[in-house]
Amino acid sequence: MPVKTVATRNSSTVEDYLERILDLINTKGYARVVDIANSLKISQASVTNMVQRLDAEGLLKYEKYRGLVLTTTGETLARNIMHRHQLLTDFFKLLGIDEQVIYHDVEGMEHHISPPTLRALEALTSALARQPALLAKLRKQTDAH
Amino acid sequence: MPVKTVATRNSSTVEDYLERILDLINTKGYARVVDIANSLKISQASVTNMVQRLDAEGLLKYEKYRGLVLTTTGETLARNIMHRHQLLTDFFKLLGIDEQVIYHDVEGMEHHISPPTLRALEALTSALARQPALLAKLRKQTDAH
DNA sequence: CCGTTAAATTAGGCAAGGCTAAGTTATTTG
DNA sequence: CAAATAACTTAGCCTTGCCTAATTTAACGG
Repeated sequence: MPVKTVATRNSSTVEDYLERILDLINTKGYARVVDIANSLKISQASVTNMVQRLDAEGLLKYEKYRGLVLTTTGETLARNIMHRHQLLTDFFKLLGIDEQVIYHDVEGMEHHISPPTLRALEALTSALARQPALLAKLRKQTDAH
Repeated sequence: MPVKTVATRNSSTVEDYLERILDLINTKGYARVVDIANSLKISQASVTNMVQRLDAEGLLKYEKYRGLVLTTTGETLARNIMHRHQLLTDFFKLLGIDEQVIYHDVEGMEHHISPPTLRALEALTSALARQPALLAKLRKQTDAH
């Protein structure tokens, strides 16, 4: 069983790293320091630092100059944040918001949404998907400047 | 006309301060350093620092040991963030989410929602308010754990 | 009007997370 | 396989925003 070595604070920053790492792994099969850096648009040095910290916190296993793999704990957290991201994205897409705007807003909001709120939005999204007439009216209203 | 002296970055922190300051002014007629500190649950020293910075950025006028007033720019920003806060709160209330949870989530999310998204949620909120049957179904679904 | 207390400010420090520059390790390629 | 390049790490620094402790100013009660 995984042992919680360090008090994990789950900062937004940590969530961002985990999310990108899991996404890279899903997409290309691995996540190198340079990939993470490019993806987050920060320096490689910053990534090295954080990756070492995430290792110390037990969220991933890291071997210097070699590579990393997420631990069970880390992967669970990563999946969790990706799920929040996806759900918010789906919801806003339904409302007809521009993709760029969605990406920006979701990137900020995803760290601040708790499970009950997430569940409510989940239910709302699937209910709305069954109400095309209502959605059409909404979009017309919103698009008008 | 107001002159933008300093590149205003509008960090979440700045928005939090402005929001609380405007709320205090609306509620008790003024916002002292000690009030702001209590309201944000941070030290008076931190507030003094930030208030001096907000003065330098032209968001409020501050006289040492005396008091402060929001500038037009500052008040506009404050009203803007309060509006986002209120709108998100109304929306989540409609979904039947617990007040405590709403407060927590909104406090985090309000800094990351752009005007188009805000408008869409505004439209959705008022449309949903006209759909009590749909809302009832949603709440039932969400409350079931 | 003076002493006490409350409010505000200053000084100095700390943690998170970013950066650049310089050095080290891995990998690629002629 | 050796040199060049790419990837990575380390060291040292910066900014934001918070803190405590000490000091200064304002306000209030006798």
